[in-house]
This record gives sequence, structure tokens and C-alpha cells, in this order.
Amino acid sequence: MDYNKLADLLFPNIKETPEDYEKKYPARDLPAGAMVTRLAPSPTGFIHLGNLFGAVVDERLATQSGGVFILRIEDTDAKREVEGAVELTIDTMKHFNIEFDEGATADGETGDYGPYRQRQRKDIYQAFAKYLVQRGCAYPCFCTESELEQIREKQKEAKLDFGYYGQWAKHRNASLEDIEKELAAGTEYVLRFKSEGVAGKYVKVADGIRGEIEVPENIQDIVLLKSDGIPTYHFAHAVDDHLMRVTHVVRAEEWMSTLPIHVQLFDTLGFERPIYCHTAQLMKVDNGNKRKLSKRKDPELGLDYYRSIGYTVDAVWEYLLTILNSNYEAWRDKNPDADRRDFKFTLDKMTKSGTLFDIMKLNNISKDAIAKMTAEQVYDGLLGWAKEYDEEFCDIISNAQAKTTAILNMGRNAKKPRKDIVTWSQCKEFIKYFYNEYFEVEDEYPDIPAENIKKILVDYVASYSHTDEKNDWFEKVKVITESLGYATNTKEYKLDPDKFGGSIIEVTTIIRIALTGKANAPDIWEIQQILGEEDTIGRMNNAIKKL
RNA sequence: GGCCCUAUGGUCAAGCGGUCAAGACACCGCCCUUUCACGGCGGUAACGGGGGUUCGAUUCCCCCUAGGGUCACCA
Repeated sequence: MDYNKLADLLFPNIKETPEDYEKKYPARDLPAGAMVTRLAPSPTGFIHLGNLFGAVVDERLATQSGGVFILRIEDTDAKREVEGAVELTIDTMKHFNIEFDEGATADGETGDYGPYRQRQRKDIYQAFAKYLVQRGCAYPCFCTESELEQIREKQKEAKLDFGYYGQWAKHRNASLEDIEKELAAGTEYVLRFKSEGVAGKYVKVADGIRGEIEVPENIQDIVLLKSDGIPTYHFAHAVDDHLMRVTHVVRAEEWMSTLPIHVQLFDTLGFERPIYCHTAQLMKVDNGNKRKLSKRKDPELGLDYYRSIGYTVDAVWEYLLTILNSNYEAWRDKNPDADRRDFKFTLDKMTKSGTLFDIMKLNNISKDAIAKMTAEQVYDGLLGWAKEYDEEFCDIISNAQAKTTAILNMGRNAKKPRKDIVTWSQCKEFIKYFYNEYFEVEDEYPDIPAENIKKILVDYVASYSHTDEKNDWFEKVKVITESLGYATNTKEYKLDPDKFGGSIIEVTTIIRIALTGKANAPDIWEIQQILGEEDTIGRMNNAIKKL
């Protein structure tokens, strides 16, 4: 077989050779130990937690080592591509504080190793494909989908491994004449790799996270170029990561099964293999079983979920870092105020087993992160979220900046600040009773006689003086409590509840509900100071009217 | 089903031949408290099973089991 002739037949217009591209994309001039990583999403319009998970690893590795972090768009599957997905990816990553040194940008790209969108690299792939054909390592396959389906059926019946390999590889040894005939007839074809892999033989691969792993050699004649001339992931991965001089390929565990294909491709193309880092899957419990987080079933997989609910970027990072590097939490404990970038991220501290996504832990971390912020920072965060997701609330808090900041400042300056805000959307629920636009009575009064409830509220309004200091205010509450024969001392009350019929707890709870609509809210006196005299009295009078 | 990966409390996990087997989240109890929350103190709870190697295995090896992943002209 004249492979050169076949190559020219298949790729008549490809003049460039692999050497040309080697020259065009020379080895990078970087300090020793610098890592080149890349995030390589496909533009399907869905950016998930797994993308961020990997991106955090890529970003840390690259920037920590003085390397390069690339964004490459894997758009080889036109069918799945969604309009605007690249912009969305970049925007979402930016929101989560992931910035790229090189690669695709919203309006183009930056860097000397492009193009960074795979469809624009068609000629490059074809040059390498042509080279493989010339060396007898690749051949055209004219099988139709239904033929392939038939093969699969037969293999299923015979209980053999599926796929296009060995004796099943119908076109593997076709003659040049046969190929020419098909080509002349215009039959569609794919370019397949002619695998020299041997069943039963193994390859050792050093994984950056898992150490040495052993995988069987690939025996499949996998597709290199689809019928439209666009490469499959496997081929594009080999060519791109080599030409972009990527040193570390960070990807999810699910890729491990195709690792044999990738090492084989790198080896026969004469490329130095990158260090593969296969990260554990993010899992969740479903019906008592662990499973991979799924796009369709789990909203918490999508990154826009965190954004729209209003988790802070810091909290998401902190959480990711704690599950990514097992020593992060301890480090954070010792360095509560340090920049997370000061933490030395390492591959060997990465977990190998599937991690259950724990929203409770995220929530706890989030509470911590927000508790550390100043009221002004909390305000800014809340406003930023509202601007995007809650216009009405945004208007309200923008028009009441001082008041809102004062609200958010409650309990914040104690030695141990309150840890009760998890997300911005929940923060709104916490504080919205302060604004008359949202105020409503949600909770029920304690179970005491109705005339007592009325007396409490009426007396309260009658004795209320907005300028009272907290102690004076509380003394007045005590007077009302005593007038009902209720206990002002809760300890005494607990010792003998029947003796009193009620305690100051009932009294304050009723005032609190009239004032805020809720049985649980911060300190009443402080709330009144923020609310102002008019609203305080107004809400009390309204409550009395409704009795 | 084949192949690969993984295996310490409910969850995340320290451990890398000798430990009373850390810590965090969650949970429970008590305390504090004018509510709730916060906070403080304390508690329940783990090395999947069987063989080896070794004076000694959670730790090293093998088998089993379990869980997960993957078997496309998708990435």
C-alpha cells in the first residue's frame, strides 16, 4: 500500500507538516516547574460545578507555579453548541474569580498558541491526520451507522467486547483501489486510527493525583476525524495539548477509561505525554445511593444556581478548596484572615474517592465568610446580588442605604459576630420585615388570653418613648409584665409556671411579632431604633386594630 | 457484562507499621439568653469481609464484597 498516495488522496489541500506546527508553536519559555494547564469546556451553555472544580485546580496550579492557564473551547460537536455559550462561560468564570492568561475571550482570543477554538484548528488536525496516514497509522472507514450497529449487535450476541477492532475493523486493511472507488463514489467516511494495541497488554501511566495506574492497551480503531473532517475529542486533545505545550491535564475521573486511547495517540504521534490528573467525581446521594451529579436532575450542579441564590464567590471557593485539598481546612483554621492564594495547593493532597457534595458544609462555610464581612461589605454583596436577581428589592435597599447598613450591622460588632446569613436571597428573607413594602405578620401570638394580648400592646404603645435608652425601655416592658401578674424573671417562671400564668417571654414575643411579624428576630430595642418612631408606633397600632 | 478507579463515623476527611484512631460539618444534650440565632461546654458515632507479610496491621500484598465511572462520527 502506498500510504503517501492515500494521504494525498485524502488530504489534497494540506501542505503543512507536523514540523511546521512544531516550529510555529515552540516550547514555552517558562521557569522550571511552571505548569501549563487548561480549562477546555464545550460550549453547551451549561457551566457546572465540575467545571469550576477543575478550573480551581488548573488556576491554582498554573498561577502558583508561574505557568500559564489557558481557556480552550472544545466546539467540535456543532450539534450541541449553544449560541452565546462561550461568553457565558467566560462571564461565569469571571464571576467566580477565574481569569485566564491565554485563550478564548469574549470577542476573540489572546496568546501565541491559538486558535483556541477547535473548529478553527481544522487544518492543524488534518495535517497531523495526514501524517498518520502517511505512516500507515490511520485509514478511512466507510461504514455507515447501521453497519456499525449491526457489528455491535453481533458482538452483543457473542458476548464480545463492543467496538471497531481486530476482525471487526472492516476497512482496516482495504486496498488502495477499494478506497479510491469509495472516494470516487463520494461515500462518506471517517478517519480511523490503526491501533497497534494488544489485548491483554498493559500500559503504566503516572497520574498526578492517583500515582501510578495501569490500564489495558487500547485496541480500538477509534475515530480520529469525523465525516465532516472535524476531530473527535481524543485526537483534538492530543494535538492541542501538545501544541499548546500543556504540562498538566486536569480532568474528571470519567476520562480515565479513555486514557489508553490518549497515551497511545501521544506515543504514536511522538508527543511527550502530559501529566494526567484525574480528579474525583462530585457525587450526591439519591435514593440511598451515591451517584454522579447530573445536569438534568440536580440544580445544584449548575453554577448559575449558586449565583442566583446568592452564595458568595468566597464561600464557593472556600468550600471547593476544602474538598479539593484535605489540609486546606486546617490551614484556614490557623490563618483565618489570610488570602486563600497564600495557601500552597498541592496535587498529592487531593482526594481520590468520589466526594459527596455537602450543601450543609457549604452553608456553614458561607455563614463564616459573611460573618467576617463588615456591614458595608455585606450591603455591597446584597446589592450586587439584588441588582441582578431582584430589581424591586434592589430599588428598596438602594434608596435606604444607611438604614440597610444599620440593619446588617446588628450583632456584627460583637466579639463573635452572628453567623446567620448563608446567602443573599436568604439575607433578604431575614431583613425584609424592616421595609414596609414587605412587612407582614407571619407568626402567631403565643397562646395567652386575647385580652392580655391587647393589654400588652395597648400599654406598650401608651408607655412607649422612642428616646428611651435600652434599660429604660426594658423596665417599661417589665412593668407591663408585672401588671398582668406574669413573671419578669424567667428562671422563677420555669420553676413554677402555674404560679404566674405567663412570663416576660410571652410579652416580648407579642411585641416582637407585632413589630416584625416574626417570633424570631434580633433585639427589639435595636430594631425599633432602626425602624424609627413612626413605623414602630404604626405597626403596634395596626396590630391592635387587627385584634 | 468487560475494563478502570475507589473503600476510616451520617458527610468531608487526618493517618502513610506501634495512636486511648485527629479535626470540621451534621446530629443529640446541657448552659447562656426577653424570642430566634449566635456563643460556650459536653456527647453519640468509623478502620467492609477473608487470607497473607510482620514481633505488630487502619496503614503493605492478594482475593472477595460494595460503591462509582466508562464502554459514540459527545465531550
